[in-house]
Amino acid sequence: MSKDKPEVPYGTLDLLILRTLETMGSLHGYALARRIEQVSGESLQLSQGSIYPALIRLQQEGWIDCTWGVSETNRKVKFYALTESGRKQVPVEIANWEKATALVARFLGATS
Amino acid sequence: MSKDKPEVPYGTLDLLILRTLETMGSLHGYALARRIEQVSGESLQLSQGSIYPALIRLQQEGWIDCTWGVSETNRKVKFYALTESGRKQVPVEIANWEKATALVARFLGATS
DNA sequence: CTATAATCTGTCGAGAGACGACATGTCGAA
DNA sequence: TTCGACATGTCGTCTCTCGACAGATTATAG
Repeated sequence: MSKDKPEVPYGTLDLLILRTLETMGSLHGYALARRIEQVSGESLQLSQGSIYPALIRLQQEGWIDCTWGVSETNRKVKFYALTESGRKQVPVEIANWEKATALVARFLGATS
Repeated sequence: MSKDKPEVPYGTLDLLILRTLETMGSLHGYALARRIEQVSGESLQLSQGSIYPALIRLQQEGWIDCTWGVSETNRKVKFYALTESGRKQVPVEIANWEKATALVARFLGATS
């Protein structure tokens, strides 16, 4: 009655955010969401209810920080960017994800 | 203080079980868990707290059913096997998973 | 001037999947 | 008779994601 599959594969949102910030340098939450949707060709949809908690999470991990600024549309926004620690973490997170998916892929292929 | 990352990538357990039953034909829960661990080279560990709820879930979906039997070690066990519906579902689930991971992979590769 | 839409940041409760710990029991071997 | 492996299952907790809502601000259309 009330739960679809996640629009974003479970557990990958942090990775998507980190990778986007690595590429774009600095973005505010709303633009980050739009950017992820755009780059994925609208295949990955994400709600505010996901993006802001994720940003808080990443900030608590110390991988991103934010500063107040003004958006291109003249609104007061929080610009998020990778910290030193976060920049180091990106390849680690990518490696973890690839390792996990490769494991499953190998499993599915095995015994075939 | 009390939660590690899942040993099995989130959302893949159903798939691992279905695929294993497809290959093995029929197994009881305990053997299924051991089999998954073994085929993955002990990389995928899974506890009873995961396997049995998953089996109930799959049964409710109508993809597997079970019959009582006696194990090779002479215990009363429930042998699980794919239903017709479940047999059809395996390639669907695999396709869904591959689609999702390909999407993320493409995203990570984009803008590089 | 005022209404409305778009932008932007958050919070809340609910649902799903996985986990460790525990409860319960059986069987074979020491 | 005790112990360890086998086997099924439940419970409470955690994390991640979601939709819905709340609350602002700004530009634009009427």
